[in-house]
Amino acid sequence: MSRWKPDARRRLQDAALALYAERGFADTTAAAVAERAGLTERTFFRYFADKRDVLFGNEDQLREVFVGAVAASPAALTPLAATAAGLRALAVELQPRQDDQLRRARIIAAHPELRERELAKLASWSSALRETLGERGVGADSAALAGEVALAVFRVAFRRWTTQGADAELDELVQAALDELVGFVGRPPVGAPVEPAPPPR
Amino acid sequence: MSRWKPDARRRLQDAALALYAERGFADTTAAAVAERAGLTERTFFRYFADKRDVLFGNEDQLREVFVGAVAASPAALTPLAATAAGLRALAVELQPRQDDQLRRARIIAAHPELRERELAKLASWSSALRETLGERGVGADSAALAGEVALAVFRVAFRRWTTQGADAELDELVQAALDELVGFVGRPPVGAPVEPAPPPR
DNA sequence: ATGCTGATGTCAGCGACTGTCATCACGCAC
DNA sequence: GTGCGTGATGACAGTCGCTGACATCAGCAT
Repeated sequence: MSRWKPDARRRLQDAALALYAERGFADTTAAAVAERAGLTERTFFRYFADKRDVLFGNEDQLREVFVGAVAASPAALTPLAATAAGLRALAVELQPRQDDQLRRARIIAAHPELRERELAKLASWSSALRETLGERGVGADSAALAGEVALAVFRVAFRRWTTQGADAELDELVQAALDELVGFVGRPPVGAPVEPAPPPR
Repeated sequence: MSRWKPDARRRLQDAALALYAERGFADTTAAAVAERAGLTERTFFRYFADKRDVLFGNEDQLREVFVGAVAASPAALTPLAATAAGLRALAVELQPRQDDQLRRARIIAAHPELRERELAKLASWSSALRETLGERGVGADSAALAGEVALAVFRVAFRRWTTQGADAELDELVQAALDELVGFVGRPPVGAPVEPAPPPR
């Protein structure tokens, strides 16, 4: 029998998820989370850099899934196609944990500080993609743009996934958003008005 | 002669910019900023919600420039073209203040907490664009995508503007990023490998 | 046994932020 | 001009996020 109960980190994450959902993020003290996990506040901050971080524990792992899939995709793919492969891998990884993701998403959506942190997470993925594409030989400019656009697409798909009551797979939503992007951007020269004015709506 | 020196808000912003640049953000206390501005810490927090906010004071004004230009653009424009018009308006607004923007950008880039706040600012612009496009009759899906993509483009252009020693106008950089986006996205069907494999690099 | 290690607890302290009340020049009413 | 509200500010106390320093102590290696 070991001296401490195992899984301290996990216990803290569970406690935080529960308490943030019950009382809200701002009304939950770090000490309260630690207490529910059977630990002290000091230990909470040994595992997580701040109160928000406890909801973003798997960030690094997911980033690796993402850039790993990009790096592993055939070299013949265009930057956009390689990026798409990465996003699909991410979607496949996330799909089985939809319930957890939904709970997290609800809490995050309800609290500006957490939304901010979520944006930071995505930005770090964007940077990682930029680097990975760079190593593939994609020019710096394209890589930077790809990084930003990829996450723009992912944000849209993820929001639909967690928002709609419906049951589409994240996978499909990512592909749909990518297709929309192509349709959205691909046609007329930017800045030029469109003659027949494709009817808005 | 009035009881207090005027422009308290501006004085706080100037003091913060100076101190954050001198000592770094984390090593500057709110009390120190207030003191340099000839005020107390309590007054600092009456003007700004938090320590970071003091660097983001004109956020709302710029958002209005952006969405205002989108709303005012000809109804015949595609969503992307209307968005581009908004971004160019933003660029024109920012161009004359390049020096200030550069100082701000340097400080923000050096501090993760501030970068996070910057992302939140851009996200709020993105939401505003989504709403504005919605009012123009653009479908919800396209509007959401446009919001994200627009800011992806802007981020890229803005980063180049504040990073490079060179002297391109933000205006032009925005247009260049938009053109790149079209080139980047516009060609082959997403997900399909490219046969002749356009040589990377 | 002895000593090291690593996860945890304890304690003290700083700084961000807030609620509350006091102050007091200014302008307006009369 | 006297009195009165008003609004920007100061003063003060308190909570909470977060950190550094040191103590504790089961288990493991030697």
